[in-house]
Amino acid sequence: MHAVKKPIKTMEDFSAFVGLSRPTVSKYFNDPNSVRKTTREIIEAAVKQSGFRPNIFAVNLNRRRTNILGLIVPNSTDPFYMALTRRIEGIAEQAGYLAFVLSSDGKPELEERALETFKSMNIAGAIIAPLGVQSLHDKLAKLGESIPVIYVDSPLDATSPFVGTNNKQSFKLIVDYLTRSGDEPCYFGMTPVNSNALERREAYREAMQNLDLEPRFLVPEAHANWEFEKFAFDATAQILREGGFPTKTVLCANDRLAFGVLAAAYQAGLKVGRGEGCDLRVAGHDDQPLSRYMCPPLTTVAQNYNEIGRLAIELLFDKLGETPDSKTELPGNSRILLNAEIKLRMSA
Amino acid sequence: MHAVKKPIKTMEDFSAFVGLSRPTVSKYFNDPNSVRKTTREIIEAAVKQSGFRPNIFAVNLNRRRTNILGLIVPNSTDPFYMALTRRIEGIAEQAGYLAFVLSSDGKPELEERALETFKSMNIAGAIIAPLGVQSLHDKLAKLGESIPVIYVDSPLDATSPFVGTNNKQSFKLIVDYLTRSGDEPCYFGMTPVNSNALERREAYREAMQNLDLEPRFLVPEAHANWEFEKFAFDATAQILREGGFPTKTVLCANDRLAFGVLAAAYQAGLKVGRGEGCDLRVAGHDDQPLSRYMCPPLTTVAQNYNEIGRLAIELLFDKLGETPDSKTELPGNSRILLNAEIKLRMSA
DNA sequence: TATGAAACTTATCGCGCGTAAAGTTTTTTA
DNA sequence: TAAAAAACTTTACGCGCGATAAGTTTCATA
Repeated sequence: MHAVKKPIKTMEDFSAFVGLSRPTVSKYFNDPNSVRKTTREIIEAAVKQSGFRPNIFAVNLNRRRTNILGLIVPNSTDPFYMALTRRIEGIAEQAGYLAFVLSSDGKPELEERALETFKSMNIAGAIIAPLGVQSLHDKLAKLGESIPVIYVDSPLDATSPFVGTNNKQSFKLIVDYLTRSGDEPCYFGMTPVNSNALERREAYREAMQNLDLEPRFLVPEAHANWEFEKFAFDATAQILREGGFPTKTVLCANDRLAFGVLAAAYQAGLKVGRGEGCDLRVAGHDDQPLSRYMCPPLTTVAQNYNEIGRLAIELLFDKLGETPDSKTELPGNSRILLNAEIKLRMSA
Repeated sequence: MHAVKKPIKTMEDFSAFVGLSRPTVSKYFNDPNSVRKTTREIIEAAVKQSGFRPNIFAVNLNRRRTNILGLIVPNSTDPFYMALTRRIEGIAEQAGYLAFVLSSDGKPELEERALETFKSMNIAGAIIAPLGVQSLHDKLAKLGESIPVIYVDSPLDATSPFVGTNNKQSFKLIVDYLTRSGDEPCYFGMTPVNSNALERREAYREAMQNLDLEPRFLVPEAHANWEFEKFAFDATAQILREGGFPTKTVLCANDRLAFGVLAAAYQAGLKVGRGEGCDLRVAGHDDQPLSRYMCPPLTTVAQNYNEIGRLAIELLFDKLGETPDSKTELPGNSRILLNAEIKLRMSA
């Protein structure tokens, strides 16, 4: 007759297996440094051997604060948001948090539902890229009163904590470059999916006026719509049918629009680039992963999503009272605007 | 003195607010159809008014089966996987489940960690796009013994439930087309990130042999690596330096490779397309959202991710004992191979 | 209107863990 | 080596809800 080792399901089982009391083991899981070094090593060895992990529901049921962070992105198939998400998830996990990602998919109902889901999870804090719909402003603001909320990509309002790109700086950069290296750019705006649409438009206007140039806006009919490529492709096809762009240079509010412009120009037989025989220059904004593989490679401005993610979660931890290892000095206020970097490639 | 309405935090509070007993309210949340119609309407009105949602941790702590589904994708910035994810999330939510998405990001450690996270959540079932690393086969198989697991995109082994594209059919389709409409295609293989790499390669070989043609494989050095565009770009640049492709037609194992090939060909001054003056034809596989906006638009084979997602979760619900409204007949076995649809565009 | 079934109520337990209090052992410090 | 401090153990409670049993009301059907 051989001993049948019973499976370790609960922390009770596990503590018996380790040879320590459950409260001690519990303390370890909440903060490994709260137990003696020798104890810690014993537990860690046992964890490795048994594969035990505390039940996440039980852990979070009776906690002052859960170890769940909420993340809301406006579009789950956009590589920019997903890269940002990945970055944040990684840092959160290292700090012992679990990041729960939900997408509003451009729909206010889904954004609201995500908020409710987070409420039912009693999340410790949230990082949100908001749609910027007026109807949800109140609910988001209310959430921000009960738990720390950091906004990314586009701000909720003028006072809430925010980390994002300095559109004024980035558009000045690209407008200056385009003007210096050729003719002045006209502006292909985003569909009004969030506050960036307006902000970037104004940033372009300001950059042009600084150069004493008249801003030129292309004005395709636009409703909120995340299919940027299709929108830009269709609008460009129409523009080209109706006599073409007002200048030889098109500055797009984001790269995905530029993809659509490039495709439509190609199919119209136009050569895009800054060389001699070229008909059109096209520039974007964001530096999507695929931008460098466009034909021609897209000249754009790179948003630093690694830094946006890092600073957003650092700001969140700061408000949660976590002290990160790195003693990075956070800016005094809670509105961080990062500078963008120009990526000179072949399209403009 | 006016009445201060106390906040509704627990189901106890809520049931008092509604004027019903807690067990009845609990029954409602577990299955709205288990209570009388009038009762249901009363509760629904109260939910709407108060915004109450049961605490997700308490709900899942003491349940036979949680209402959490686990999803593992191998890459969180690939639009194909994210579109699949979105589809599955949507259906899961409608059925009252919460889909928790984790990405293995191409790393076996992360896949294993995701498995452990799911274990600690006691998930009801899982849908997994596996990396196909041998070392994890056992752990995945073991998970499959305790809860229903459906594999998508690439199968775990020959017996586990799987929903994906029929590579033999899809490659026959594209190889036949390419051969018929021009010269025979050589094959640009995927980096060996999962079993699709080998399977697609064999599907190409078989399709070529059916036509009595000699398969031609390009053999760039390849380690597992999800940066398909960069890999293909670099490899193509080298191939072009060394004399070019063996045939005028390149069939890529997936679209993202084709993006890299297109970019490298463009930068080498080659004209891609099926017209008279063209130097090269390029075709892909998958039909990524951006494929139609390439220059030229990419000829490819469309994976039906909507159907893959729908069938995967239907299969999962079936094993969970859920009876979906649609009385769709599921195939007798648990290995579903979907046919792909050819997308004729300008690149080949 | 009677009669059983269906739907409700009340009462109670326990899921697995965090947390606190009080007592005991081990380690540090003087 | 003694005293103080730190780390542990034991005991107990409760988080919010699912689940069940036993009793009560409401409903459907004849």
